[in-house]
Amino acid sequence: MSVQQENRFQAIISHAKEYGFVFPSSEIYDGLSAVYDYGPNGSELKKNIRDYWWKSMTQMHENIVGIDAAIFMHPTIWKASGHVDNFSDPMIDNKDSKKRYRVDHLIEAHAEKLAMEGKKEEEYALLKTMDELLAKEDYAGLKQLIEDNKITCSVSETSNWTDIRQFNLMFSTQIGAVAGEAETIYLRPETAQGIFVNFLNVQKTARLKIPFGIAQVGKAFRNEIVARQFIFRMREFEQMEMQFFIRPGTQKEWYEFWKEERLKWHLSLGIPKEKYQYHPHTKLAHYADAALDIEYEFPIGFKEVEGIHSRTDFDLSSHQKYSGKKLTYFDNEINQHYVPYVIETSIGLDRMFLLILSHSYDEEIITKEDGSKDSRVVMHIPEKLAPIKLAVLPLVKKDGLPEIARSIIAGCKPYFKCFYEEKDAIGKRYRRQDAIGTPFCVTVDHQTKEDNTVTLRYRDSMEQERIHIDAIKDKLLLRLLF
RNA sequence: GCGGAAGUAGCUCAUCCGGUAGAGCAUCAGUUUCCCAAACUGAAGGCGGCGGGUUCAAGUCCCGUCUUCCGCUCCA
Repeated sequence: MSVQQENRFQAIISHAKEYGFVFPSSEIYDGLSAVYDYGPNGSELKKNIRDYWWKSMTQMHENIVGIDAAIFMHPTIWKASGHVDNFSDPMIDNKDSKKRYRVDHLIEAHAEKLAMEGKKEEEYALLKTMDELLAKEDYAGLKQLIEDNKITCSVSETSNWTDIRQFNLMFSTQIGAVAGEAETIYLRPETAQGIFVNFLNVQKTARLKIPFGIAQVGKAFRNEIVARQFIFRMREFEQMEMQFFIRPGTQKEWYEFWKEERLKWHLSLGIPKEKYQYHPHTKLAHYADAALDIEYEFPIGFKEVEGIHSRTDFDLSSHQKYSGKKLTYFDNEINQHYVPYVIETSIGLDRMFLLILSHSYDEEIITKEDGSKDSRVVMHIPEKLAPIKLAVLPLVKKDGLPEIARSIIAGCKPYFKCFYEEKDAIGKRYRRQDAIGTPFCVTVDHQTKEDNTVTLRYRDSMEQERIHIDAIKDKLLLRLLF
């Protein structure tokens, strides 16, 4: 990351705090690592992003419906999804190189080396022992196995290892009021499973025919090893997911469809195409037969903001197996029962929020009428998403101008978020609205009293036009329309 | 978790060789002001991250601890 980019990222973080977008969690207690709170402007912006996504999914697609599943779910769900087995990895550190390894990766790498040397029996024996020890969660035994095989770190080439420690992706808690009788359950690490386990409930009650989608927005929790980079990687975060259920064999075309469709959604906000790129996965997760990330060029480089995954029938089949309940769909067109395939679109709401901040934040140098230079900090937030849509400002706080301004607010606030301010000079008030991304300001002056017209000032161009008071609401609504 | 850097007002930062903490911007109240951070008056805001040590005296030196940032390790 260049110094310039780093400074820009720092400036965005400071700005986010100063103007009530994002605060560090528990700040008066020194903060809580990788957890953040959204302030007044932040919660509005976040809600607007969420609404825009929700509408684009459930309102603009006739065959997509929404649900709101609980964060708590039956613990067996995480066995079926693979999270219990795949994401609770024992880790070990080399004391000399300070490198950290997943124990299974370390041993598997050694086994591969044995195979290359033609020692097939030793390879099998090693892997078999490892699997047994992993199943028993015998960490002392695993460490012994590493030492007995003289497995070394590829960097330091020593076998000076720490003890093995467990890394758990999922947060656990207890359900049930009586200690002892309580059962361990997990805070969901993804929202998708709430959709899968409700697949038949939703399909039947909403009378949906394949292909159809189920959308959901909600919190998820992951115990990341390294959680950092502001709100980009948090331990508690919000996902906007849509699982699209399709006939087996059609996954390739639907994967392509959603890949295009989702990028269009991003571009519909007016964010430049060249800031985006697709990043196909070469190493696929245990449930996918194709996957890619939609990456955005943040100030910290190109990073994933959204994932498109072809999840096959892995999840539904797995839940069918673990629950013993049939999760098939009868397809009238081909007269067949089958377990549907799934294409997932999954976007991080917090990452999208950071994307909007990164896209919007701008320190402009402007030339004033007298030729002198001036600067302004302006957030070019897409108009639809701005926390406040309209600021109404009496030019002076007397002569009845505030009263007119108040009446404009009264007429507009049922339709979009408005803000009234009479303090300070008009230029200062404009700049304050620029700093939080308010796209429109209306100023009431003495002429207003004569002909009921006001000045409408645009955030991005700083241009002004004179319009009639009665035209304000409709003019803005037209621009703010979905 | 390891290595490096840093924690002083809401933000950005000063405070020289240890001597009871300051600026700009922002905020609040008021005066003035007819369109782009105007001016003036006043106010509020700090246990110098926290704990300990050295010293007559610590924001400043030492130790610990917490937090943040950068790099590495992991990442569905």
